[in-house]
Amino acid sequence: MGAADSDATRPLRRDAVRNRERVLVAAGRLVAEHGVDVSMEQIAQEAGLGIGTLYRRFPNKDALVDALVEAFVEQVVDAGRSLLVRDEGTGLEDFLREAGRSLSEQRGCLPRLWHPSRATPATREARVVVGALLAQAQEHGRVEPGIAVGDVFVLLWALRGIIETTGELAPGAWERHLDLHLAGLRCRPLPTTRPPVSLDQIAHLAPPGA
Amino acid sequence: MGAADSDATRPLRRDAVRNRERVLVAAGRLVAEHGVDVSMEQIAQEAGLGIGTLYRRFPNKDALVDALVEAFVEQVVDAGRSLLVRDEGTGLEDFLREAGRSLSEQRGCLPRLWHPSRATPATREARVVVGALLAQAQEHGRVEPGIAVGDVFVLLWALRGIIETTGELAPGAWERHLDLHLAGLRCRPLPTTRPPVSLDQIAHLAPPGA
DNA sequence: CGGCATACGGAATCGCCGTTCCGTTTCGGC
DNA sequence: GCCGAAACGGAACGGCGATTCCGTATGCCG
Repeated sequence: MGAADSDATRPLRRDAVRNRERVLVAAGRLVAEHGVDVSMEQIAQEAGLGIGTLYRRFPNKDALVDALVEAFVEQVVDAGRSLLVRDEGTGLEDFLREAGRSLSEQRGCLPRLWHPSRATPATREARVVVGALLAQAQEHGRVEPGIAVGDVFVLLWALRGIIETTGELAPGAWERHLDLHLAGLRCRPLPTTRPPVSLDQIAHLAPPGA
Repeated sequence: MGAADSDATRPLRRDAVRNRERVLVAAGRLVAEHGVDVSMEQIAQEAGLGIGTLYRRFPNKDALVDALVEAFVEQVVDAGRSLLVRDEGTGLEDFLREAGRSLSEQRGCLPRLWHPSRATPATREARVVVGALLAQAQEHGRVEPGIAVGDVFVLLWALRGIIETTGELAPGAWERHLDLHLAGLRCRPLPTTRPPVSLDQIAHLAPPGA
């Protein structure tokens, strides 16, 4: 079968690698600032490239945005992982603050952030890291045992909603909400009887309007 | 000035009134289900009318969506007002649950909900009603005195974010978040030092990407 | 240096959607 | 029932943006 290696990923030419990077940087900047509705032409211009070049690296606009989102999630997850090694019990809170800050800077990505058509590697990894951070917080008595990983994800989605709404008009709003909510997570007994979102549910978030 | 009454709103013909209502109903249904990106043609079809008729009642699509959003906000505010008269202290919590339920049903409107180009009458009224509900809750000792109207709005935006993300996959997620958060609002001393969002900031929410 | 696969640019294509226009139909007062 | 104003339907227009295509330029290997 000589065709076996026809889809093997051949190394890109040096200029192609450089340009791919330029596209991602340009798209990242524009999307963060103006949202996902920036046109491919704007991105190409920002990158100093032709439109055709964008399409040589990414089959379509969706793929480009997906790449941006994936990179963003990876960055946040990495931040969380590095907080994990300290094992101080405050890792979860620090992570949430860090994530909030990142969300604020990537406002344009937000509508796409938790709407992947299916779970990506970074999303899966996020569940693991958050679970570990939560476990540490609970061991140190900073969070009630009844709190689940799903609750932390829901909190992230809440922060996203706040940041999306307040934009730069009230940049500190999300952090006050976080402070208040963290207090709720410490309450004993657990102030709710409703079950948390399950890991499975987290994994199956569907795109809107589908 | 014979032109003085040239812009007086003349009563609509009976069929025009009926059709205007049909448009709003159809648009409401489609937007709730599929989001604001439904085309005018789809709305016209759902309403059983021609496109031209839509444009006779609403100057453009934005105006139509604005009318939907305004109606939605009014409905929620009315619900809040009716909780106010009981003066039981639980009005605020009941209002938040009611609002969450309404948000869940109007998922498609959400991206536009708190992005009016400028404050509408309903939005202004919302501030008043929420303020009164909060005051009652505080008098009854169900919410700490340090909590402000802005905190309640931020909580609503948080719920919106959760509902937008979870959709019908985890319909109860927002309510658990609310339970946990309400516990935080009761904590003494106030678990944060950050200032709440001000009324003025609430009034000046700007459209995204502007 | 030569040859070619790979990459690039950007004009042209294509489809979609908001909006406009105008001939036809319907309402409502007389 | 008759008439003019108001309303209706839906084809046609215009713009925008994603995507494609192909002639040209460039890195890479021998």
